[in-house]
Amino acid sequence: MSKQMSVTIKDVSKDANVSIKTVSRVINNEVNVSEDTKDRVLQSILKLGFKPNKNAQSLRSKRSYMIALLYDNPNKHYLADIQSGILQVCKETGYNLVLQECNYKNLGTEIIEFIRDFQIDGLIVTPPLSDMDDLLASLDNAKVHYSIIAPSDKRTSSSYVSSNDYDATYAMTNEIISKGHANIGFIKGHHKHSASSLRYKGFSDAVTQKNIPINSEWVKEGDFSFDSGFSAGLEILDSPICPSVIFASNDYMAAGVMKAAQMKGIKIPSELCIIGFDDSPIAEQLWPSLSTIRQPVEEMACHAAKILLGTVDGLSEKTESKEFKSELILRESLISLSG
Amino acid sequence: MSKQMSVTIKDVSKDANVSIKTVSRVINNEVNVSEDTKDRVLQSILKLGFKPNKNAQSLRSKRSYMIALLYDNPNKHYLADIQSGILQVCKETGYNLVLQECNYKNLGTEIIEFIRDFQIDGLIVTPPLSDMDDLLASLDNAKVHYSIIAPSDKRTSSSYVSSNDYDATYAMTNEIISKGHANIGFIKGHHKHSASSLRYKGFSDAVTQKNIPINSEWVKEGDFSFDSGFSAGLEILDSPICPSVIFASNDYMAAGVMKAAQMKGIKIPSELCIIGFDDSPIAEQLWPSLSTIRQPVEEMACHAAKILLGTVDGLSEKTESKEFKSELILRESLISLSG
DNA sequence: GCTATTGCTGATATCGTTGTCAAAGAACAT
DNA sequence: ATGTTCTTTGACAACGATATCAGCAATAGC
Repeated sequence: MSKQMSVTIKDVSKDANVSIKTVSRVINNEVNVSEDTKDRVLQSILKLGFKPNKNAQSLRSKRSYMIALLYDNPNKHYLADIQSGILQVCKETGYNLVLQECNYKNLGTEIIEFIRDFQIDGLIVTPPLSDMDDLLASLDNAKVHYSIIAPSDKRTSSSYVSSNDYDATYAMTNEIISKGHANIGFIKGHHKHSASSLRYKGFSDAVTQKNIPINSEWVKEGDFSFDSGFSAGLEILDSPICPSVIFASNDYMAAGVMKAAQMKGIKIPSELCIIGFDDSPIAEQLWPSLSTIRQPVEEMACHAAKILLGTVDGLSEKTESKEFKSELILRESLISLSG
Repeated sequence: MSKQMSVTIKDVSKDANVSIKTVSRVINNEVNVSEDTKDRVLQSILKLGFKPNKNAQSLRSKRSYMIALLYDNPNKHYLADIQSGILQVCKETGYNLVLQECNYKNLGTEIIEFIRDFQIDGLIVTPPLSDMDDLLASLDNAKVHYSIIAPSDKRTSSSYVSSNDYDATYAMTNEIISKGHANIGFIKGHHKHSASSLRYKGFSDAVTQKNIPINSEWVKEGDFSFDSGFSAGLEILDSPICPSVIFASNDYMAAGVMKAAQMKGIKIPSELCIIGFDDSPIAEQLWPSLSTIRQPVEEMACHAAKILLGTVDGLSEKTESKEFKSELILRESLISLSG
């Protein structure tokens, strides 16, 4: 109440009877400070409630203590999970998260400019940007720190977190087959997402290995949106022979298929089983509820943030790239083929 | 390529042959700069591609050029819309958005600390935080700038944006009645959201004015979640007599009701009509699709950001508090009562 | 004609940190 | 005893902007 001014490094230095530089050393955990003085300084810091001024630190040290999230993804649940994962780490480490939405226009130089203007310490790149090689190249070129979520090829240059999309669709496909289904449709995701091809490959490898032919009329490409799933679903269900299962590359498209089927009076799951991917909230909210695959998105984002801060801030311990495992979620929309 | 160093105010002052203070005056649009010198400085700024260093500005001027979004709302679509609305304004004005998730723990002093630590210039407060009087009081007390989205009472102290929840439910209820329905159930939202009581009041006033009695067995309280809608739906549909319409206070709860009905084999909309609120993506994705009410959330957030920046940054023109109008969206889930 | 007022400009201090460099003392080798 | 290295410390400049205040014309007031 009395003093509105915040306490500065100078106040601490007076209280602890050392120079401001020594206080700075303690704050930054530098070596070559004797235990004795260090304790004294820490006590003064605690006593006075000192907190370093971020702006002064940034100005002098050229670090902003801010990282940015780069995204271009219409899936809001996915983004929200990513955000909360990163925010957890930020909270622990005193960093701040800034949002940066991308579109086809501001991909190259604008991002670099943004980073320079705000002296952003690092980036977390999310799909589908994680696969844009020219973007990553220009980031490398500008020596920007970044970590990637779910890149297609696990590049050695920068760190990443990924999930086992291939294994997951492979396993789910086997699950479908084990329930007696042999007529299986598949809706791919947008080709600019590397996940799309991985997921399709998991599916196609699984059926091929069981000698189940792929009917090309039952394979469509969507763009991960509900609408694209809906139209793909209509097309497939217009085929002379319908599959008994449609496996969509995400839950929104699966929901689209479900709506298409329901509009045509096709009963789910008795006449058509539907599988999704992502375990979005909608998967549980539909009736019948969707069988799907859950990725630990929040955890992945958390890990990506740790990786990034490990490289940005030389002090924190380095965190390694990692592949996360997905989990099959079996719900009402998949049943054994009767008869 | 050659010079990695960024251009500073000093470089500009040399180029324009004026003092650094004059450059600063031009940057900050201060008065008492002759048109002549102003032009010269602006030209140099353009020519050199000068951009003020945010950290230096912040350090000296005690402003961070960052605003924070305060939220505690599980509805991710809502949040995402809010975010993109704010981000639009931020992009134009050079501000940055920082996320701050709240929970019951960090409501009081922690927020104030956060603002002080990072010298956040202002806050945008979203529901249900917008109705926590003690939070707002402590913000006032700490003289923090903020603008509120959808507060219950349109307080004069700080600026706000709101929507006409009451009018919207009132209008929708009349729409329902005009279709011949007289047995109408209602699912309220969480009581800590002021929108809940407004929406219920719009409904109850409308039916009362048409002399339609409210059956208390058909009125339940949920918490805006799918699950709460689902259980409320089950309860209502277990009544000896079922209503012909259930009006839920948001789309997630409406989706819950729909699932409950479908599980009981009740046909929608022929046996039961369902109405939601918010026009979430799910409203269109369900089958049958939900009749609902659309608020211009993104626009509202945009406006809230403008209000905030108008007060934070004395320069921008002041933007006034505003009430936004909602729109009825009529889809498959509401039909005229047959017979 | 002389003083006040106003408009425009610049020199320099300042914000709160970190970086540079040198100095003082301890430890060790010769 | 002397030189060399290593540890610990502090004085002071620097980061890149804004704030203060003073100076100098030009205009206004008497």
